[in-house]
Amino acid sequence: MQRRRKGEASEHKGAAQEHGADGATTGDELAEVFAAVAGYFHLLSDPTRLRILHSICDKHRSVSAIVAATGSTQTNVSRHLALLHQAGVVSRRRDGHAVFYGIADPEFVSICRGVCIRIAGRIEAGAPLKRDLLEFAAHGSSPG
Amino acid sequence: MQRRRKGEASEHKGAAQEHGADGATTGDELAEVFAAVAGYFHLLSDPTRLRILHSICDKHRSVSAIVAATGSTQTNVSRHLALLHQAGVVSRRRDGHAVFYGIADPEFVSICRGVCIRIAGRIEAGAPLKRDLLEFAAHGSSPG
DNA sequence: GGCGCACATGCGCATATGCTCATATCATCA
DNA sequence: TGATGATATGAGCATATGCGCATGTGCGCC
Repeated sequence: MQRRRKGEASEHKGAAQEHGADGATTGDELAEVFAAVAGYFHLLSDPTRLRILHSICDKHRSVSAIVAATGSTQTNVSRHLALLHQAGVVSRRRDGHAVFYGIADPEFVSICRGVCIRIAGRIEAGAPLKRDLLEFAAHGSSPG
Repeated sequence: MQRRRKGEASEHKGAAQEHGADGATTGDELAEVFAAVAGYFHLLSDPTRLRILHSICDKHRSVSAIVAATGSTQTNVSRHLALLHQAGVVSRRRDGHAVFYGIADPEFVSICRGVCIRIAGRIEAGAPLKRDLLEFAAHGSSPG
């Protein structure tokens, strides 16, 4: 993660955590806000990351459990989890061999919930689909 | 827009408009939903687009007005507006020389509102910043 | 200490994406 | 019809990003 995720993680940390730049009171603050908001949404703009969040939104899971639940590779899952953790969205706790991740920022789940409900409302194609969406939307968050 | 925005616009259209795939009742529907949700968030994951939406969230504006309000280039603004329009987020109306854009999908504004409020709550650095955010969040939408 | 399991990370690849320059297109007017 | 104003689009560039292969790292057990 030394090469190219570092700068990105830094931005995303700003998106989802308290911003520490308390010397900036110029007109560029709005730019800063848009960057922060954009970074926030960016974390949610990837299907794999949404899957991952979906798999841990109601309970903490180990990486291998998330891998099984998402159908993605261990490598890819680990990457995304690192990004989400850097951004403060997920919590991380090692337990022996296993590392467990859970939701740290419940705002993420609630935002996803809102969007999924809306998209479900628009997708009339399949009742099973809507059911899955509502299930997704109905899950509570588990603070880490 | 023939070369490379077409495929992307297609996905984003799916994100923000009614999905017409009514033959798909397989287990891949969840993948479809995540893709749609991700596309939805993706539209909001760019600062320039957020600026643009900010500039039209309380009234329709011409492209040049948006260009002036956002400080971005006409080219870039036009591009982003095309994307947002393709996705059904903004409305478009030509009036003589000028083309006016406004919010077509108020869900976008309300989602932005929620996120900005949350981010504002976390940014303790500057009172002017928070004020701008609340102003942004407080704007009503103007359906196109 | 070696081994195995679970997870993280270096590196590379293919594609996506934001942006700009130049120019095309649309609408209006004399 | 040509000129002008406003906007859209072709093409190219630099950078970002998702992913996988290979391997490094952490932990527990014998």
